[in-house]
Amino acid sequence: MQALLNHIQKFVSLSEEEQEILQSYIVCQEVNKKDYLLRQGQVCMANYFILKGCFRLYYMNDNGIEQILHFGIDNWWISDYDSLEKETPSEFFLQAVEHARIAVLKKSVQEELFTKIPKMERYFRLVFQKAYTASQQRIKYIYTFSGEERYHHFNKSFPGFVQRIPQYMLASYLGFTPEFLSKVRAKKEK
Amino acid sequence: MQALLNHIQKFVSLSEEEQEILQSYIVCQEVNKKDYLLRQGQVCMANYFILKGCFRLYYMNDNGIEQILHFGIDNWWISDYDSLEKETPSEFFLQAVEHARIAVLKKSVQEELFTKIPKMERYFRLVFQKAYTASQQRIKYIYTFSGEERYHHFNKSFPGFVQRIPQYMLASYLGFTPEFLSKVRAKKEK
DNA sequence: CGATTTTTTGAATCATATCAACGTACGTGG
DNA sequence: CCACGTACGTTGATATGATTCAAAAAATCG
Repeated sequence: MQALLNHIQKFVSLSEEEQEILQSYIVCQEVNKKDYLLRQGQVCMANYFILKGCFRLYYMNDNGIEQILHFGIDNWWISDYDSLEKETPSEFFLQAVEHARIAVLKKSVQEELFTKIPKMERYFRLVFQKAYTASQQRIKYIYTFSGEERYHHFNKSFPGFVQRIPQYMLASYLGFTPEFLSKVRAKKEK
Repeated sequence: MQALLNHIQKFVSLSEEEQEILQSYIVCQEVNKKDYLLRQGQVCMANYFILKGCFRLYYMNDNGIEQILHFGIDNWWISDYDSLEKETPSEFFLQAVEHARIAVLKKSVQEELFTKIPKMERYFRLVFQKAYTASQQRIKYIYTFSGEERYHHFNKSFPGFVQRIPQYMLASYLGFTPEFLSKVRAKKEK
């Protein structure tokens, strides 16, 4: 919970009172490895802040293969914002890759929170702005670099993260096959 | 200008008075084909709403090739939000693909506008939320479909748009070479 | 420990890139 | 309004990065 307050205060400042109001709208929760916060076909009901742990957002492509759109780690919000906003069935799965702790902001109380603390609207504006630019950067990397280069770049950008997840998930996130990643790593050894 | 007010009112409602305040913060402007709103190395100074026309946001990759990250058309905001937020030099070019009319929200007055009309914070939260989900969808298409499929999908999604831009720009946006696009189109004829 | 999941390896194959040459269109100055 | 030059589009031959499939090896889990 403190991690969330710290994160918010990086963008806007909250009074003691506001912090307490905020806490009354947020529920913290443990999530076991492989548990789902959302499954394809369900309507997404909340926005999740990852206090600790790692999640993956993925979908099934037409060949029945799991395709990971992105990971969420400590101090990131994660959700299917399209399903959340429009209250339509999601195309995605949102699953814990490792045991995690999250703060849950339910859709049903979100508007009330914004009314009581309008600053939160600003906070989320900045969060989405950042998420959007990160997503654009990602497209840039996909178009600019080869698979091999993307792997090395990812390793440099998130040192140690590779050890937290199975290789086939990283391959999926980077947009190539597990076999290809295996060959890239074999090459590196030499 | 009216197009912008209409767009805003799709997300939040503004009183007559607020509309007038807003208009005092916005400058409308004509932009000629091939003119730049932003060049690589410059600090981005404003957020632009496209009233009419088409822009492209692109960068130079390491081989000196223009890589288009995305297009902006009527009723979209476009800018380099990373440069705008952090006031750092941009890596991107933002250029009019056809003659355009835009509404300019300068960075220097943006905060004052948000103070006077806090609803605008909410408006932009929703705009960025939408932009973020669109960007995620784009990554999904890139990973799921082949180049050929992406071309056909784009054509279906934005009928008529293909005619507005040179083919090499579309190829760049879709992430392959102009030669490849030419071959895909030749195949379709049969 | 055995059972399942994940990773590795190699060979064949496929989608797309690259390069070079040629054809077409288009806008700019005379 | 025509002619020219430059920008854009096409085509074919060859090259390459990445996939597919199958099978074996290694790691992980109950």
